[in-house]
This record gives sequence, structure tokens and C-alpha cells, in this order.
Amino acid sequence: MKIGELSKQSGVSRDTIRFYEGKEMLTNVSQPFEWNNYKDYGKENVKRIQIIKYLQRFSFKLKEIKELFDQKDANPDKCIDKSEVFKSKLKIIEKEIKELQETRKALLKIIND
Amino acid sequence: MKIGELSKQSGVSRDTIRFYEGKEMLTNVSQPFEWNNYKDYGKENVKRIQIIKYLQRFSFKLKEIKELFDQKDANPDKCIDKSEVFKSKLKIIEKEIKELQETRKALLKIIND
DNA sequence: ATAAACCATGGACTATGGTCGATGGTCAAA
DNA sequence: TTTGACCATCGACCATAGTCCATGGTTTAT
Repeated sequence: MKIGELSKQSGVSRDTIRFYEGKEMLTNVSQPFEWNNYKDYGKENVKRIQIIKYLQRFSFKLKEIKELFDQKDANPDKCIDKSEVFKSKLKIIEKEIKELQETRKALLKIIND
Repeated sequence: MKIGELSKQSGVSRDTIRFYEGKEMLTNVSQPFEWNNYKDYGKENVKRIQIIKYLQRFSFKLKEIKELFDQKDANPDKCIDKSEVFKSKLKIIEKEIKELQETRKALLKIIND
């Protein structure tokens, strides 16, 4: 499918798709026509982009998401231990929460003094 | 005092001082010499920079800190209601904590499914 | 006199996740 | 055929808080 179609189906802008493409996060992107330079994006990319959006909700960086995709692409049969991935992300989130709570405490102390 | 001295007394690098200066967060900066272009930084800037560092610990942005300085500079006698400033910052922090806790919950749910 | 240490300016670079515009080529419908 | 919608690339820009480099002038100490 062309970029406009992928944009519609995935819900992200053309620019964003090109941005992901530049980061090499998409798959099966080809330029199949000799008479123009239009690209064809494999339909798997709809799902890829959904996964990106999903993981971003858990504060995964694009770089991390790309690494997961790369692992999967290099070794399609090997199952990624999602639990581990999420657990390490959980730890980071919990650390951030702790830090913010420290800040909160300090602020409360100032306000109540 | 010259920038090197201010750097020593405030504990931030020359570059950082110039960065703050570019943001117009410093005061009484002059070029008093005719024979060179060295600048003179008023000694109040030591305190300014300490305040910047202090407020940054509570996740104040430089822009916000500058606004506080600007208020004070425009109206030196009027007392800034610090309590209000910190309270509104507290609310933002608490909102961030809440959001992270939501993310944490969602992550836990995924991990435990 | 010469080297080291200091000063100034300006611009590039870091990470993050895009967005926007310019330019130019192509495709589809009226 | 011409207009509008689509496609491509490239580069600039946003916020954030600096850091680092190049270039060139000055001051201080030896």
C-alpha cells in the first residue's frame, strides 16, 4: 500500500511514517515501480505502527521499540520474553515515581514551613 | 567580577553562565572596559545561580525561573507569593505521579496476565 | 618575549518525537 | 488539459538544558 493508505489505516501522519521509516522501524518497504519513485509499504506495517503506539503508552522509546523489532526480525521464531521487557520498564517507571515523590515531599516541606 | 570568578563562586561552568546570560536570567552584566570586551558580572548573580539550582531541584524550568526573576526585577518591593508558586508546582508534580502510577498499573496488569 | 590562562562570539551538537515547508514529480478526475 | 490530490527528498524547526569547538583577542606569570 502507498503511504497515504498506511497513514489512514494506522492513524499516524505521513510525516510520522516517514520519520519511522528513517529510523528503520518499518518493514517491507519497496519501490516497485520503474516509472515513478512511489513506495510500497507492506501491510504488516499497520500492525507495527499499532505496536509502536501501544508501547509508547508505557513510555518505551522509539529506540527500544526498534530494538525489539530488530530482534524479532533477526530471529522470527524465537519468542521475545515480553514479561522481562515489561518488568524492566516497570522498574524504571517505579524509580521515576519514587523520585517524583521525593520532590513532592520536599515541596510539601517548603510549603508547610 | 569576571566570568571565571562567578563560575567558581557559583559552581556552574562558564558555558552555563553564558547560557543563562543568553536567556537574560542574570542581572547587572556590563562591559565596563574600553580596551577589551571583558564583561563584569554583579555579585548578585552568585545568589541568582544558587536560586536557579535550588528551583531546578523542584523541576522548575529555566523559563519559569526567569519569569520569577523578571517579576522581582520589575517590582522589587512587591513580595512574590512563594507559597502559591510552590503549590502550583506541587500540583503538576502530583499529576505526573498519578500518570506514572496509571502506567505502572497497566504494566503490572500486562505482566501478571 | 612567550606561553598559559583567561575572555568573547557564534554555531554545532546531544536526546526525543515528531511537524512543517520547499521543491519537484505523478496520478486521477473533470 | 488542467487542477487537485498524492508522492518523494531534504532540511529546518519546536522544547529542554546545557556542552563543546573554533577563532581570535587579552592578561598574567615566568
